[in-house]
Amino acid sequence: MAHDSSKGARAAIPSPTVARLPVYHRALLSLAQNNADTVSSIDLALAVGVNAATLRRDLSRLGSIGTRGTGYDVSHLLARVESALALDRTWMIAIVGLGNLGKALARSEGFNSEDFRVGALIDVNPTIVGTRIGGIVVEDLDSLERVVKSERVSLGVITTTGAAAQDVATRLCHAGVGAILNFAPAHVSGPQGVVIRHVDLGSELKVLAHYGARALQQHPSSS
Amino acid sequence: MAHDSSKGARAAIPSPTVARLPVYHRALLSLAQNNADTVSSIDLALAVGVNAATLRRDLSRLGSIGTRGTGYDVSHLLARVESALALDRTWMIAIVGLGNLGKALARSEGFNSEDFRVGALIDVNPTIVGTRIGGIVVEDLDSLERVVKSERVSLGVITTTGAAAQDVATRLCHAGVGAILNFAPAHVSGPQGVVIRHVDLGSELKVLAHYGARALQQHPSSS
DNA sequence: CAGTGTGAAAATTTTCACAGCG
DNA sequence: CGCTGTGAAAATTTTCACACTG
Repeated sequence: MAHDSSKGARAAIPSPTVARLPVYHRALLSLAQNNADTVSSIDLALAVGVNAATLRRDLSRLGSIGTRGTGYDVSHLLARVESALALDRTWMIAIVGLGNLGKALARSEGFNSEDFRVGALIDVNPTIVGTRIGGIVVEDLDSLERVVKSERVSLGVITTTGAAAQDVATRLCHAGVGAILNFAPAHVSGPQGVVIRHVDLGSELKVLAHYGARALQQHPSSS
Repeated sequence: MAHDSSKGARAAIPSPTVARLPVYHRALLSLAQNNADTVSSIDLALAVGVNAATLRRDLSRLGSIGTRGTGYDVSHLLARVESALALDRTWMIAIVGLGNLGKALARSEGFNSEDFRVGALIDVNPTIVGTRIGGIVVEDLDSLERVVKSERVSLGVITTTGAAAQDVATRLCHAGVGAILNFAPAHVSGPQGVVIRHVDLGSELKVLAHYGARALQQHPSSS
């Protein structure tokens, strides 16, 4: 993980903290819906499966404002977390590669919410280009830059094969996206400045196998 | 992350290392296909985007056997990595929740390979129960334990709503799975011994927004 | 007095740098 | 000589524990 420039900006938030913020966000939304006014670090930590001290340290990075003796004001904290996650705008997303996963994401709630919206779908397969998925027309690869610009896309999602991934990433960066989520089974890199995150479901399964083997070694299934 | 029992077993592999093993695995497969006999830590590290010292340290945990002056024997190393990931058997998977994502995973290559195979599909929706996805009949929730046992499933994948996730996790653990991959937007826990990993695509998007905002702040898109 | 914010300690992970082997 | 394996240092992250505040 080498993306903490910490050059001009004010103190970057450590990446483990950034990774936990969405989890806090979710829990806070749920609390807000239950009309909770305040939460203590202990209760919130318990709900999300994190140590309370870690939670407090994380929140203090947001210039947090809890109340000693009481806890955190739910709606105030929610606002702070949303601000840290930059959820004060709607992010336009381009999905490149419309296989099983790409299609599923394009239709998913998370990608069609208040915070995120699919603005472009790209594929190389002529059979798919021109069709609509979730109301958006699939464009071909050469239209990538044009569509990214016209739809003001700033986040790219790669769900292509591993072989195509680097080329797509390069095009997305060139077109001006600010960050990329890569689901393709390949390491891709981009110019310094664009953050690229990797989520490889195949790898996740293999990690699971490693731990599963250890677990089953101790509790051999009763069959 | 609190799952390093390190009680009876021989030295557990640190979780950051476990998370990188699948990435090395992928790169090694590709090298093997290109008929490469050996790789140096530097070349392999470059290919996967990791520091060479980190890579060497990771491999040394596998009781690694590189050759000084030459590098690592590709096929030997591949075998070691596969052994550490427990890929010497076919893992049966149960997918619970067949919405967009669940269906996509059920049909994906990664879940229908030599290492992993879908053995059970479960959903609560009566419209879906009884249909086939990728040749497997979808069963209802009450059949979970029975099917997990009869199909010798040892890994569970949760792709339900957040609200249903904990109940499903509990049932999976009770049925005897060794590890769970949770895609539902909720924190779930299980008995000590079962490793539960969380992959939340919604959270990933929010993390991306955070970094995207920082990137765009410095390179405001030219439109 | 309940509960935050944070020094300081502990634990973990990464990285350097080099001895030593093939 | 080139490259691994690893002591030791550095960097990062987590956790404890408590002073302090509303």
